[in-house]
Amino acid sequence: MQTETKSQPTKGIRQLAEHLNISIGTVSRALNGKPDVNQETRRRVLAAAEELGYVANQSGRSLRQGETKVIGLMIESSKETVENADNFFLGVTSGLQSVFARHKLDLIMLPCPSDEDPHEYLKRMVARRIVDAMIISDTQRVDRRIDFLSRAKIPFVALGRSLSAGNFPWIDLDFEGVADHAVKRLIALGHRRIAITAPSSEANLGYLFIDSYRRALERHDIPFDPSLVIRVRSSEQGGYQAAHELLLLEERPTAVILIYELMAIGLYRRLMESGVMPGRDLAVIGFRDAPRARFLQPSLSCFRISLYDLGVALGRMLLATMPAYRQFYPGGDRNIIWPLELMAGESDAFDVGAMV
Amino acid sequence: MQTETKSQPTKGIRQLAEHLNISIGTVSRALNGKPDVNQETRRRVLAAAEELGYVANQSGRSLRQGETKVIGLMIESSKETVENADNFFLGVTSGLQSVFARHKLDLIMLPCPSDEDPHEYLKRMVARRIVDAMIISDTQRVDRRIDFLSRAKIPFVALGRSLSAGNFPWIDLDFEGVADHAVKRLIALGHRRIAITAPSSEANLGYLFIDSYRRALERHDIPFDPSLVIRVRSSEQGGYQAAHELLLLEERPTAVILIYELMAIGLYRRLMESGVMPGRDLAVIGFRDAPRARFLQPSLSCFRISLYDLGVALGRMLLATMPAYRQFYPGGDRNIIWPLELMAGESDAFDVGAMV
DNA sequence: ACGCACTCCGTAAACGTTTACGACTGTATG
DNA sequence: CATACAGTCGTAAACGTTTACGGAGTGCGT
Repeated sequence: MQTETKSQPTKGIRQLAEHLNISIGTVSRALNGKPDVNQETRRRVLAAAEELGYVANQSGRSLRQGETKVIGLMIESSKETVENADNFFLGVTSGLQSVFARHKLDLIMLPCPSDEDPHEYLKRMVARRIVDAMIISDTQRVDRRIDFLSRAKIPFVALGRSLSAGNFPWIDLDFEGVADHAVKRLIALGHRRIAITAPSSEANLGYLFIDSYRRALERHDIPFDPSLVIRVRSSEQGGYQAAHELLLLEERPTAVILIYELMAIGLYRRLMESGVMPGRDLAVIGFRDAPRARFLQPSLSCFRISLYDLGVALGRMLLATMPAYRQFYPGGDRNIIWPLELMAGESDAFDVGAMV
Repeated sequence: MQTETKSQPTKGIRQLAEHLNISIGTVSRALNGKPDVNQETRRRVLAAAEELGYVANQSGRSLRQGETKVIGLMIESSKETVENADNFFLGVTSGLQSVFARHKLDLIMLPCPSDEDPHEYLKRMVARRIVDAMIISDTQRVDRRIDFLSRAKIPFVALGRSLSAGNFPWIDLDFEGVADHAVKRLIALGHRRIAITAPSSEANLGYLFIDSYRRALERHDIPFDPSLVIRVRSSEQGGYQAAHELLLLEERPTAVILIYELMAIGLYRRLMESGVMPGRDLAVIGFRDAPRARFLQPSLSCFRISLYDLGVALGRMLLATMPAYRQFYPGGDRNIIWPLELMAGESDAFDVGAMV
């Protein structure tokens, strides 16, 4: 005849009902805020649930309702992503969660193993019904995940454009604006030969970035020179290599635009090894800043982005596509070009006209 | 009279059974590799499942079996973590997944919102039965999560020691070894005043690091000077500030040990602003390297760690605590002190004895 | 002809929820 | 007094699996 132990979580709603001498139906209704339950009863149920530490089993609930109240953020743990090392996703995550929390939705991150096809991984995850909706990133030029999600009618939003599947919701960075701003700025400082780095992967981002760069140049009557597009990994190592290749060019450019700001570390290193001083002999502008850009020597001029705000926008756009939540987010755009703001530093703060 | 559309995923095992004209029990057994099913039948089932794109609904399965086949990796998306920006977790993730994949376990990352109590968050997640087991990190000095998981008998492993709950499985970095190695090395180069940076949070890591440092000093008959412990954030900004404080000390140290290698960026910057050259006027040794340390100027001497291997060890240790998988990982340690290897760079490559 | 072992498969219960439906009060309305 | 209605609550079905159990068929030895 031992007294009840309240240390472990309850066995389920049944036990809770039994403890209260009412039916499980009423308990469920009380917990879920359904209307037809007496105020006093509801109070008792909530109190007992709190006391016994009852939390609804998600499997049972999901099975019954056909939804999991979980949103998945798919990220690729590729070597490239790990090397970028800017905690990009963690930053976005906070913004996402601030939106989801209002609707009692949980966010989980789904890291696709590097040896698994992202498309297969995604299919597996949604088929298992672990999540109700998806946020995907690192969109490829043609991305089968987008076709799949569209056809399967899984709510989703992409961080990044793609050529796939007509009209899907996405947010992407304003490469056009960035390239235009950077080029215009450099030209005003007297530069004519402006190099750019781009990733060698199939990510759409690289294509868009280069296209924008090319158009920005042409708008200013500067011919596009393919040899000024340096294809390297987006890491410190890549930056080092990019500088190496820049130094080998017959007619050396006077400026370079980096697609990831961290590359500047390696780039600076290699330049200095050859006695070329960034911010004096070569202008450098970075992209997708993390605050660290301020602390490089010389400090990096760099396009900054608020990851939190980006996350909020992504979250809202996603919920707007889900019937159950659409009402809360009316009239938002289905596609957003996300603007970036230039934080001026010392790395391009000189007039090349004075040189030569 | 339209032909069947195979575009969307199947409605369930029932539909699949019906399509094959056999019972759902047999289908389930065939799919799960149970013994008592005819070879030919199994083949047909698997083929049909493939063709119709059937994947078992996880909710139904979890409900029946009481397990989810999902392991959770809890991470804190605190400002501090985002600032560290070393993609530490993504690195560990690959190692974990390589272990879990063998057992068809999936790994999800659970980012605890910064405005939610980690303990509450964890409770919510395991109560909802979203995961079978947990990997937690950023262990605090006293960490209620550990007591909770132990009492609730949820399999888990911690990345980081803690004073909480007697004997739980963990892996932690070899602070003792690192401090000893660094101090010994610096002393051999003639240093006597060696500073160190530590986080200001309640994370156990900071305490352990400082303790090890203190003991290493005392072992070499150097008195511990509290003013040489610089408490700053573990970011570039923190590095900048640390350098600032170092420069203000009446008797300036000749060496400094950084708890995060990224801090070196800000540190270098601040030093150079005052004409102090790292690697010549001040020795710098970093901790917990990312490869980027090699590309700083001067390159950072730094303790390196293989995140992948660490992930593998964590995964194995976790499975060893789970009854269903224990057999595959016999005789492993329940606690591991993870060694780090010093990658010598230029940042401490000078003999301070020659100075003064 | 019978029993037995073995292989294969169908039946149905169970997992923990939510929810449509109906039953039971008490009270207001005609 | 009959009826309607609102407020509560209990009952039972349903969600998609897995699995214990038993039955049907076959082959084989006696």
